[in-house]
Amino acid sequence: MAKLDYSFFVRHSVLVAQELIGKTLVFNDFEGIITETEAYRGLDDEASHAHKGASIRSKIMFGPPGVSYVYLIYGMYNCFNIVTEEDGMPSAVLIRGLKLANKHLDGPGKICKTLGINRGHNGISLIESNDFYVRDDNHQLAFETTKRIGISKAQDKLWRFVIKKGIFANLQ
DNA sequence: CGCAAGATTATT
DNA sequence: ATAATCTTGCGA
Repeated sequence: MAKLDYSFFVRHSVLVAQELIGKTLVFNDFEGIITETEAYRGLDDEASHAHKGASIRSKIMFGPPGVSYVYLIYGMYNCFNIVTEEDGMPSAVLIRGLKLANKHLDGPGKICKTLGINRGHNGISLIESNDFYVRDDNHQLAFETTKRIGISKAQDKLWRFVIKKGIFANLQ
């Protein structure tokens, strides 16, 4: 099936976040359907790591789209994002939910822990890689729109997208 | 250089 | 509700 390329990730971060719902994430031997995402965008998004400008950690968000952004949060969990939009526009989509064949991973830390994604996987181009990428299997999944989780700022932005309950009811 | 807060999670 | 745990960014 179609592997997502530059033209997919270069678009508006919120649109990419919405369209990633139902796509298939491939990481080495793991494969799962993305069930939850959050968009982070621009210098004026107070909840984004890029809000205070480029830093050692956030500079990856300022780079070209389709690249992985992995960081450590709360000293013990990794979060996996995919950079979006043109080179120079700080933006990314956080992958928060993944449906594997046997279980549903709900939460960014759980995904990284289960798949084995860590900061060593920061800066990899999912467009170039053959064992770390996103594929379109033509799944159309209905999703809901909500506030982003775990942040205190920019509560007005409804940039979290989750599949509607019941779609994977047999496993939830 | 010290310190508080953070895109979380498992446990009480 | 709260502890676990460490990197980051801010103020002194």
